[in-house]
Amino acid sequence: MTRPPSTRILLADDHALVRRGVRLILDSEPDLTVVAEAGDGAEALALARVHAIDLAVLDVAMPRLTGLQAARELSRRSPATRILLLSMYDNDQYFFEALRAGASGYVLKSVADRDLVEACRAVMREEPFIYPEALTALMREYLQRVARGERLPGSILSAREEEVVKLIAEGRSSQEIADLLVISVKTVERHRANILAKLEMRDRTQLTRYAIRAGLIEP
Amino acid sequence: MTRPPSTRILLADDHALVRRGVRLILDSEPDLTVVAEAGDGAEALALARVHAIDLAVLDVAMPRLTGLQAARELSRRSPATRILLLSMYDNDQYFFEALRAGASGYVLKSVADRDLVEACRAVMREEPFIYPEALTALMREYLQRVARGERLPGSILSAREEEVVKLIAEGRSSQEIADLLVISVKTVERHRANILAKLEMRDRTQLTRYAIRAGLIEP
DNA sequence: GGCGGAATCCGTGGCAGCACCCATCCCGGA
DNA sequence: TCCGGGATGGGTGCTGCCACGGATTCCGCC
Repeated sequence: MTRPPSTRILLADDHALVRRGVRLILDSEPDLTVVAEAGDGAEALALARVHAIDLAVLDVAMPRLTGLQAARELSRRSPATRILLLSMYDNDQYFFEALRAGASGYVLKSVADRDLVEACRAVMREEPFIYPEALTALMREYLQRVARGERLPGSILSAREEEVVKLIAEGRSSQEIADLLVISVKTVERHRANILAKLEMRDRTQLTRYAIRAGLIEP
Repeated sequence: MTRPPSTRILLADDHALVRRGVRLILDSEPDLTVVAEAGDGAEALALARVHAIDLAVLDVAMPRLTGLQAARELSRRSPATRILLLSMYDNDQYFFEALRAGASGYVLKSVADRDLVEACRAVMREEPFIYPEALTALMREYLQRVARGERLPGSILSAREEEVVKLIAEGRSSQEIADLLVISVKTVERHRANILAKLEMRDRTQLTRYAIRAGLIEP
């Protein structure tokens, strides 16, 4: 009998060493084949244009275009392509954002290699994959929020707010940001206040860590 | 003729997926064998105690004990063991700190898999390994500093200062830090000022990014 | 056509971050 | 022995962060 064709995978991560390792893991499975590698989100989109891709495995934090941004664009341009996001961080905020960005799965880099392979297969079977660690963490978080009567998924930042977060996390002052964006200092402060409220944070250091987790800037 | 025995490697990285990939890369070389894996610096030290290790490949940023801290301890306890530090970041500051911590090599995760293998071999031959990207960057930096008549290697933080950096980067206020360390707020501010001067930085957001790069905290 | 949300701007005010000056104590190395 | 550096504490003052109130415009959606 004929076996089903191997899943054609696009792999994107900004670290060549990690890319190579993950590729070895995936290629050792007969039903998974990495057909293209990208070092950032923009390159991933370009490669997705010229290659026939079944599945894109994208690191969340990449220069130029983050994995989340690339996922949004990719799912818009070719909805048939499945997307799996790789993340360093176990954070429900990003998990929900990943789903919103069109990803079918979200896998932590801290998990074992078997889980990644299983996630690829689950996503190709059109089953959403949730890694077990996230499942418990998400359920705990969900139950806590429901118990406190909060609306659950939490807030996402607008494009403008994301822009401001990026600049704040780069260490720019409000005045500098105002000059760069050609808006008033007060508006920058208003944005910052809204962002801090949305993310339930207190100051710029926490925003900096958020921006790094989200892949908006590099440490 | 008998071939030389394979190098016994301890591999430490907090991401199981990365660990697995790097292990595949190393194990595919006949002269390199990963005999133990650790998920953080403390576990790495414990494993180095019970295994016969020729070479430790340590990620710089790990929870509990960072790769730099583990390297310091490991080179003190068993100077014969070679140490190779893996880093996400191309930063001369960390490069020098790595050497000071007793490492024989410093490899970026952005480099190709061949370079890691070559670095392992070079280190085992007692040749210090410097990846080409760093070489040019370090030389450029070096020449700039010499041209400006500065003392070159730059400053390293004291243990106390490192402690303060960690708390600042976690988003604590000066008052909170003072309470935690049972010192005056003024002393915290004095430490912060010294740290900012040493690292040639401006504010807490940059310190936050520094702490993440150094593996003192997780994003 | 109203309604909500995003983006823009303004004022007031407190407190913290940060700069620059100062001092003391202790310890280890020249 | 003295010197230097680290850790500690203090004073003064400016600037910027951040909270709190308000406002307008525009746009898309029901």
